Amino acid sequence: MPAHRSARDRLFSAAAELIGERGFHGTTVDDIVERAGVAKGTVYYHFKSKEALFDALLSEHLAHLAEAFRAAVDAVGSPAEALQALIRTELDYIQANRAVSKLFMSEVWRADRAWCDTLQVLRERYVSVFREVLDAGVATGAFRADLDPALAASALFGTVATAALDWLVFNPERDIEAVARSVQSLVVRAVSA
Amino acid sequence: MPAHRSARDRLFSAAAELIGERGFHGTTVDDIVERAGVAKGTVYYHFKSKEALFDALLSEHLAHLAEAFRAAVDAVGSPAEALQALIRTELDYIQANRAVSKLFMSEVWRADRAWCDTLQVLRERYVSVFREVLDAGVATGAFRADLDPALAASALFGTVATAALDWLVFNPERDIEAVARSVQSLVVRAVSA
Amino acid sequence: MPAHRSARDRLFSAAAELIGERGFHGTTVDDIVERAGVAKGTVYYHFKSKEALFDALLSEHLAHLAEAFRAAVDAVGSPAEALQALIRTELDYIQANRAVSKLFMSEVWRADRAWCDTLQVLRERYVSVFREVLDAGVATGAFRADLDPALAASALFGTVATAALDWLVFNPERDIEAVARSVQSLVVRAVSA
Amino acid sequence: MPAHRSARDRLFSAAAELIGERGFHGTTVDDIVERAGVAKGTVYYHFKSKEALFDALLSEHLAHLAEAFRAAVDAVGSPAEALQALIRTELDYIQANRAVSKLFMSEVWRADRAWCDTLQVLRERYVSVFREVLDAGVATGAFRADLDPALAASALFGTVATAALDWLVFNPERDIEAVARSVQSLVVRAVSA
DNA sequence: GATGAATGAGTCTTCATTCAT
DNA sequence: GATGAATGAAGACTCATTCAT
Repeated sequence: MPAHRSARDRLFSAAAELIGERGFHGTTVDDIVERAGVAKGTVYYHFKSKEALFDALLSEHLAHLAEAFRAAVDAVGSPAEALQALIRTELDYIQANRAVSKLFMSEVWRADRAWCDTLQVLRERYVSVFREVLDAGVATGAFRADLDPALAASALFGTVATAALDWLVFNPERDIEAVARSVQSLVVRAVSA
Repeated sequence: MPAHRSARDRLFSAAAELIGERGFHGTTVDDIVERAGVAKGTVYYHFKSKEALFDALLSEHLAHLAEAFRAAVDAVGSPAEALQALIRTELDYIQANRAVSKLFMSEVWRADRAWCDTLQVLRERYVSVFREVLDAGVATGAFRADLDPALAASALFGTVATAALDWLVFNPERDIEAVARSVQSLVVRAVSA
Repeated sequence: MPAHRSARDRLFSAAAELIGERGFHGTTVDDIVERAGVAKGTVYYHFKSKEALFDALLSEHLAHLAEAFRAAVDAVGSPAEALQALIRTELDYIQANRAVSKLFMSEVWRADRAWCDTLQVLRERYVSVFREVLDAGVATGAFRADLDPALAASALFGTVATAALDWLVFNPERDIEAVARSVQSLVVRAVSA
Repeated sequence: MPAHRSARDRLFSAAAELIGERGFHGTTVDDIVERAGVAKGTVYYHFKSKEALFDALLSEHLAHLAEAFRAAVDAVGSPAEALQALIRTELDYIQANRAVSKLFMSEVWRADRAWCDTLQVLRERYVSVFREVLDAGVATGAFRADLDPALAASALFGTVATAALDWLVFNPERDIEAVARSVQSLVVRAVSA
């Protein structure tokens, strides 16, 4: 972590690293400032609280995924291709940001956190990208007419996330290409007409 | 909670309720003993630590799911039917035990917990039931030959869990039958030849 | 402070001593537990917060003064004698509890404290004893008819408190008898017919 | 607060307002600079410390009262008239500056503050004006010979201050004329021959 | 079997102060 | 004259755990 970056950025990076390693409660403000190489008060100069720091972290990081999703979908033609691109994007993102991804999966079902709203907004955004692709596929006849797009969108998001985390935690030696192919074939078949 | 139940049982129930509402760190020993109506020392008379209590809770609860899975698979004939029975069983279980289920999903990717091993054993057990069914289906030709059974087993476990939690947290009014049908059609198609 | 007294009592005494020496903000929880010879957590076992401890202290201590006032007034005959007894009681009390008395005078005009209500109830109780005596004296003709009893009650309470604190802080060598006589002659003349 | 006033003046006013509302410890440097509309460092450009700012505030404000007292006493003839003028002056001052007045009453008995000396000098100055008037009255025979002027001076200062604060905090709707008359009649009778 | 008062290490948070610009 | 990002010592409070009864 280059010393010339602003204290706020250093705090952000340090928190992002630690959060995935140890979770929210397992990460102390002391841990964060030590890794960031700043003083403790600096956290509270830039953020209202430890929770606000994690909230900001979540917002920023996950906004990237939403953008990446959008870009992946917009770049391709057919619904099936869009779905495959979405899966590949999700895998790439989770591989590159496994810490935040684990955090996301750990927290998304909880209703008692300060960042609850941030999380739900984000979740909604991802799932709705899946949803759009599924709706489009149903409309063109590429996907089956009796599909339940709302349920399928969230279920398939879960399919990809679970496969990705499983891969990274238990079989990190596997090639991303192979994983992507397997997941794509599962998901595309699940929805195809 | 009848007062005549043993202190140990009352503690167990109280912990099970609270854990889903607030998570492990969000639940204090004081919370548990208050809801259980016993004194604080009693926790340490029956369990080595707060973590040991949660570990015992997890083991006990999730052992039920493993049994139910086994029973569901053994009761039916074809692989496709076995897969559908498995999904229905998972949905039933999560509906009946959403607190522990949320906990499971929140903790399963973490490597820093005391109950890490308990959790991995459990996860392994579920996924391997899925895996057996998939292997059997591939052997009989019911499922496609190019299936990646290890990855598919965990991915599809995730599909079901995600759909279930999503349903219970965001659309609790939906009928379990409808949810089951949607999930089953997704999963069965994903693997069928 | 005998070691055999309960932790709660020891905390009470220690807080009472320190509060007068250093005030609320000047007294830390560490100071209190050190003087009481108990562990830090013990404060929070017995009291909800540092403020709650001070609040309890104030209530208890000052309830004594109210009782003493009542007793002094009930014991004597004429309004003038009752007034003199009241003054003597107040002086005795302030001499014996100068710490809490200073605290009372420092806090009574503030509206932003947790114990605000406790304080106002107490203040009301003292002043009303003065008020009763004044009303009685006006009724018997011992005190002048154009007296403004509400204002006089609080003003004269202030007269006594100021004289007492001044005595204890700046002229502690003076004899209480002499101080009492001077204050009594001032107050009795102020109200007499 | 006009924006064109110097930063130092704006700081002074802001501190004066806040001090009465929240007390010394309850007022943070951040509060002050926010209300004053200046940057945090500016406080330390103009004052050595937060305490020095409050000390300066106290000195300046209370110097006004001393002057006003002096003027009131010098303007009139008889000791009784001087005493009445003094009381009226004190009431006027407290009404116009209740924040600083509360602060004064809250802090005057404390021995642990940085501005302790400032405060004692000020207190001494007020009380000595009262004292001079009382001494003069005794000398002319207007006030009783057995008066204890030192004690009476401080006690009666307290009488007026208590009555004033009581009025402003609990009965602000009362007319200053009526309050002044009541207090004056109390004090003058207390000392008259 | 069960209790609950007491513990103390560990955490988050506040805030007066500094200093390079 | 004035700024504001950064500091770090100090403080209140939490909570899993212990132990004498």
